[in-house]
Amino acid sequence: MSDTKKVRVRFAPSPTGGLHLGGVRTALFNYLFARKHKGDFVLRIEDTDQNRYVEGAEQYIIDCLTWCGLTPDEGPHAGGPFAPYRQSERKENYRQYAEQLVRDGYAYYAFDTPEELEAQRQQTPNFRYGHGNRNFLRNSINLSETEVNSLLGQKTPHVIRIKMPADETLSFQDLIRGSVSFDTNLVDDKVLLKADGMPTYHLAVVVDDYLMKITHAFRGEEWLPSAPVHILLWAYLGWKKDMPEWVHLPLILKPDGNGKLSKRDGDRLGFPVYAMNWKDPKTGDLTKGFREMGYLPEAFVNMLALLGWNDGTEQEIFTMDELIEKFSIERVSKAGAKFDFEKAKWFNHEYIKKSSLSNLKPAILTILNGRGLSVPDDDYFDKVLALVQDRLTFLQDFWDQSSFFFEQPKEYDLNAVKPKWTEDKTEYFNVLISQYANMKTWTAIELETLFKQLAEEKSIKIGELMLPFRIMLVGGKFGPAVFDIAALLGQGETIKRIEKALVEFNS
RNA sequence: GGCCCGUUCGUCUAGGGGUGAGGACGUUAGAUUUUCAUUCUAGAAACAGGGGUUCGAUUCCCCUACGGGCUACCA
Repeated sequence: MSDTKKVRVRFAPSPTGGLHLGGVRTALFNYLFARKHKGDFVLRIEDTDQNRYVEGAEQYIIDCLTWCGLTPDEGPHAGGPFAPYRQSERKENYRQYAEQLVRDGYAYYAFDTPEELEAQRQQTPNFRYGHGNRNFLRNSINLSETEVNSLLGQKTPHVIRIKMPADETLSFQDLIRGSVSFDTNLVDDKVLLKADGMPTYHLAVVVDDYLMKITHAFRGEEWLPSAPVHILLWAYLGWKKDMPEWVHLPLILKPDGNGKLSKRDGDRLGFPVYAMNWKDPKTGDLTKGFREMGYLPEAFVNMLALLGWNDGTEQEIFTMDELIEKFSIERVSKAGAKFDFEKAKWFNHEYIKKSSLSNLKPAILTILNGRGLSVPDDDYFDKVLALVQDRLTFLQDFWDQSSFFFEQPKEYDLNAVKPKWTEDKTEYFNVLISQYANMKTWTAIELETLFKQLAEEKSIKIGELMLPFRIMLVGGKFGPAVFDIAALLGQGETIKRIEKALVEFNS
């Protein structure tokens, strides 16, 4: 790569379903790298497989990127100088390059049907379409020119395959892995252009990376084995000097056991794998996403960035700007990382704790509305949120932590009260009600002072009164400081709850 | 099976020829919170194995083991 070239990177997902953690991380690394080097971040939709195309997946991908703050500079939604950005709309481009390769002797027509090839695979243990057997199969290397022309003339279904050279060692530099080598004898003659005229990934990625002037090609490690095909293509098409730097990212693995993290693991282990909720348009199945689970996008992005990358210090919480400033490919690790949901939760908790109310409110109100709970967006709501903010791991936890601020407890943890409940305590609370009723100002400090004075007068241990009081107001053994709760609840409501609970406790 | 990539606490990782192998999550214990969470303190916890190279290897090299990926007219 020449140093003067403007950095251009692309995120190139297939619109086949929900956007996976690993996909978002690939997009993130692309984005960070582009921003750091003042380059362009391109979204390209790789929809060359018509069988796997899923309606709505493209828009979903764009929505996910937007939620994460990874907005592409160019793409099907935004346009750009290299439009179109959907490979299906670039179909006409690819055939000419495939034909060029055939003319130059780097590729050939193959007329074998999928059934024939399947039969070959059954017969031959390690069947590989390549230099060892391409001379015995139905293709333009083997067949005479007139035969080929006649087959082509009759529009016989065919593909175009790359002709892998024999006995060569192909080496290339990967920015994460260093030098990687392959024996060309062991790589098959991959299909470049399918019978339907669509390119395979192999052709499309090379052609489009070239046409779109991509300088750094980030992708998952699962692509490493097909890299030799792509490198050869860059050379065969005469574009070698424009070939991007390769960056094969480590995979994100299952937390338990082995293998790549998949949607199923999330269902099985109870955590999201997709960035946002994804509803399969065919089956109607809904797969949970991080957003709907109550993740803050900043936390999600930070967590993803640290999965396979660090800045070499002990810092773990980064703003997007810091990530952009500090990101470097050299510090991406080589090995795959098992996804740890506990750590992912920790990131979110940290972000919620340090978030401003205004950042939290809209998302929480949306969640509450979604559950059919109407909570007014007012000063009272702000105060409740401020009181419970530190206790939320997910935005979703808000209602569990604060419902008692909005409605009376439906149930009381009587087991925590009854064993130690006595006549004098009923009396204590009756007196407390009258004293609280006479208070002119209603603050946590005054409430507490009065509460303790009375306890002393009645010679009851304060500890034996605090818990029942809490349960009167909250229903259970949890929540913020009890006098803060009472203060916020207000005079009338607090007294009402004591009265109501007293009935329950004594029944 | 073949090929490629990888391997530091349970997990994410730092480090790097001579270190008490550091941090974070989780976990354990304690303090605070007269609840719970937060917070604080302390603890347990790792260089896959074997050969080299070297005065000295967790660090460099080789082998083995293990893990992962790929092996489609899917990406």
